[in-house]
Amino acid sequence: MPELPEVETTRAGIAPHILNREVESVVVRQSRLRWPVPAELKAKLTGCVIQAVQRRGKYLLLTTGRGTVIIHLGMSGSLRILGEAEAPQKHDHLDIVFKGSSLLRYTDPRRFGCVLWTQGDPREHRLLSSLGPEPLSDELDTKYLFTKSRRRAVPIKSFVMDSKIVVGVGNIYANEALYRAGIHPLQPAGKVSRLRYEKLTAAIKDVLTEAIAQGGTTLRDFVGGDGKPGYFAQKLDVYGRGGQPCNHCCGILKEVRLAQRATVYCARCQR
DNA sequence: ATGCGGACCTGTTAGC
DNA sequence: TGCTAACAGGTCCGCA
Repeated sequence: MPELPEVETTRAGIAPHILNREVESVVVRQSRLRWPVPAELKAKLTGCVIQAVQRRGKYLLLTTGRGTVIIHLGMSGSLRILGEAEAPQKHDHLDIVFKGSSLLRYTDPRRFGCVLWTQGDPREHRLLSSLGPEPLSDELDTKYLFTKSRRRAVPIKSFVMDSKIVVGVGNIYANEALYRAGIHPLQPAGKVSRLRYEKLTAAIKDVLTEAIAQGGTTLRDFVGGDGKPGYFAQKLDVYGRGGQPCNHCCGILKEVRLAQRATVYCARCQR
């Protein structure tokens, strides 16, 4: 479910409620997520104060004086703040309960996400250590993408979705960014010109920035940390619009399957 | 090093 | 109306 804007929306939504709060207890109802919730999490985290709520790619990092909680929402995960414990539903796998009885609840029907604990620098954790730059940072620029793409035969859509190249560009925004940049998603990454990488770089930054401003893209029942849905879905040009007319040329948008992911584009506007 | 396909899960929707 | 199959926002891992 969540792409970077959703994760950022979640981060911003939960941060004010948990910053500088002390963990009173941790309740794990289902430890079998993508990776098991570590048995030591409860003992390590209890008594800690949340000192920072950060994001790296689509990973959320809750920093304490003793270590860091690493959370990924996978395809269907979400986090909510509750004022007090409510009866947990079927997929409410974990609660971090704070002094004063408010809590952070992790929900994830498909269990593709994870909740992990690491000591030391989380950036050196195996899941984070080889991630590419943040798309909204200056590290992601035309030169970087162009250089990295040389001699790469993979379709450019797969290339920009590769977290080793750049983090946070998931299926929805890859489709949207390529459309805005006028680049055909199946184009081999290494064959795309520098000028077109310039357009793509700008498109990635624009689409993500706009989506964050809108509170993410609501699909099905995603809600941010404050429980409010995002509104970006209405602004999508191609994702979920296969067979419908292109917003620029009115040609029919094509939909194909690339690496098992829905890929939508306009054959006239994207070359 | 690169690229590909499978794997992890459940819920919803499309199609017969 | 009911059953089944396909598909869904991610991404890691192992193999060629």
